[in-house]
Amino acid sequence: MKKGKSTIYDLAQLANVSASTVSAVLNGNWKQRRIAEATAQKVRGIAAAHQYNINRQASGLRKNKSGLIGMIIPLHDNRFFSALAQQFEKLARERHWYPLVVSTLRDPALELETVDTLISYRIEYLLVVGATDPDSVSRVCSRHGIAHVNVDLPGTKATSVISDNYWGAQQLAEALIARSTPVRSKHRDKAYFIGGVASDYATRRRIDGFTDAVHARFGAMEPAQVDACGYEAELADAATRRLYRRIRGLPRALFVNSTIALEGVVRFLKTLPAEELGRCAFGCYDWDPFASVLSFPLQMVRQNVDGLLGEAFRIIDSGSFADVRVIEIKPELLFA
Amino acid sequence: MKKGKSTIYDLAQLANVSASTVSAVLNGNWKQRRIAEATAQKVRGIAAAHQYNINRQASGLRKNKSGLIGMIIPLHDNRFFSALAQQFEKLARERHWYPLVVSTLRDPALELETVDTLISYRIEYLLVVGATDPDSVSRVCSRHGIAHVNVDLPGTKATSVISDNYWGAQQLAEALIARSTPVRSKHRDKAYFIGGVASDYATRRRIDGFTDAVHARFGAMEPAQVDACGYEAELADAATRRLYRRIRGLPRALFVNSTIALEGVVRFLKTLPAEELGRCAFGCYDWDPFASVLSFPLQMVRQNVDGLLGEAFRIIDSGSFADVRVIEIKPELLFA
DNA sequence: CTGTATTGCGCAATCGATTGTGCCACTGTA
DNA sequence: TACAGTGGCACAATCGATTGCGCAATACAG
Repeated sequence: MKKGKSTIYDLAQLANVSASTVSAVLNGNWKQRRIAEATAQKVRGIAAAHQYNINRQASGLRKNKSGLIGMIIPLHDNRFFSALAQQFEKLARERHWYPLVVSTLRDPALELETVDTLISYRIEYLLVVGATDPDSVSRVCSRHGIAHVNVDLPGTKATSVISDNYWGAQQLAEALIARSTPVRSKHRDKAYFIGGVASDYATRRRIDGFTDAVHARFGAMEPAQVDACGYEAELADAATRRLYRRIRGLPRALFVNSTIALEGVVRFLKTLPAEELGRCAFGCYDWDPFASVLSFPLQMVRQNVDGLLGEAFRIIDSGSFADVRVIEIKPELLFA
Repeated sequence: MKKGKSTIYDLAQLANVSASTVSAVLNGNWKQRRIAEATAQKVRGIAAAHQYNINRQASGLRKNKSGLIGMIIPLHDNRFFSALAQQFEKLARERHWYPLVVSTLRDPALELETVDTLISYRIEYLLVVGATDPDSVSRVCSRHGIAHVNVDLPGTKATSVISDNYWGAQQLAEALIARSTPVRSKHRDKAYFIGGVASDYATRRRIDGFTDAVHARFGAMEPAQVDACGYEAELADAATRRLYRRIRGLPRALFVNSTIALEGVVRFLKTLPAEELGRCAFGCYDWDPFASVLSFPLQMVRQNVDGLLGEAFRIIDSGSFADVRVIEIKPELLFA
């Protein structure tokens, strides 16, 4: 009862049957192998009594399957990615796959190394979330025949399921402008965009959506209305301060590219009188529960985590990896 | 070059050597096996050209090792746990172990099932974070000889590394009281505690710390000063509203048990005039970047993620699993 | 009572990497 | 020339589960 790891051979001896019988009983295909019900009972009993735990290394080796599905994400410590991880686990478990979630810290080298290791454990599928270099990951996966899907950031060598950043930004910008009130100052009577990195895909698309909404409403937009100052809070803080100085006050509407940037923006806004904040329409691409509880109204875009992963798993389920497409999932607008 | 998975046997054929030679070269112990440098070069070249990827199922089976270290957490989608996940990966990688992080949704059955599966993949160590039933997990692990450590919530069958909830709560309560200003009303001239579940270990310890701080300062505490209303934001919202009605205003100091509860509290506070908020000292056990940016000052306790995991890995590194202890790590007080 | 079916299960090969052991060919020494 | 001492590598067993195949025993038909 209390020996170290028991194997099917140990159980076989105890039950006076062969290892193949034990195997068949425990993995459920004993009927096809015409094992007697009584024998099965006996084996199951002994297995339970000894808390037999299958060795999936051995099983996987023989079956050439691991039961593992991997997902790489940039960070765990992030609302969006951790929500994806949570939902990923749910969907994987529903399919009786065992989920592996690993972060790669936005480091292209670590991305490749991680994927290589995942493959060495013989994962059967891979979700590539927010990868810096998704096409390199695709190359490695293809080389080893790993079916995979990009999520959040698109690649050209595998189907990608991404947020409709353009649409979301456009909607948010439109809503902001619609809710905002005209300001007498020429420079302040505009919508401004803050945060992100202009060369990044998602930021780019959001800027495009923002730009088109501004165009539609005001007919023109100046480059100065967009400050892709970077992702960090400090940078957004500084950028907001700069903007405030330059246009001598808050603008009519402010579009913040992410919650991290919002943190910095709010840090600066706290230094202003509440009355001044009331005259600007604030919006943030991405959602945070605490942001909804700030002292001024804020509109947010919430990415559709369930939609993104639902679509990704639909592709995996259907096995249609051949035609490389980009699927855009609309986010949700939230008014706080 | 472009065949399916290559094995050491394929490489052996190509290099005109035996599989054992290939194995020795690739896993680095070729010197001990006196393989010629030239042979090693050749093998490495061929392996690289074919992007050979070791099969860790086979390797692990033979070596009776997996290179895996597991960690179960209640949720991914949570600041504290996702921060733990991030740091866990870092520490695991530094040790050349491959980290597996899986959530168990605070479900005791899922905890056991998950651990069982992790063991079937032959993880070598396990960190049990915030488990509902750590001792049952310990029993399973011990049965299979898996070295493990409890984190965040203590158990009695394995060493536990937890936050010093008592100390943190006491410090926070003391700081709140010290910073608060006397109020004329008898009921309002007190510190109140909101959130959590009194039967849960962490909440219990925090209430104790809070209670002792209140005792030390005021000499007495009434049961009504503690409302362990539950974890959810709505419950905290309602509880705060109730308190406000009952004591006809905000108290001198308010101690909120978690950031989730804080969300609810703030939701209610938003309905009050800013001037009223200024007269109450707010504190929150747990930290959130956005909370530091609220419109009123808030003191927070930030759990020491690095400290917790550092200690947990110290135990793993030293292999001292025999003496079961509880190690408390002091959190950090933050003044926003 | 012989012959065909069916039931129930064991044998042995296999997955891919690792590792203890041993063999052959040299080199150097006496 | 003989023999010990290496250097360089191959052989084959092994890890634990799976699975194609086949054999013995019983059931049943004719």
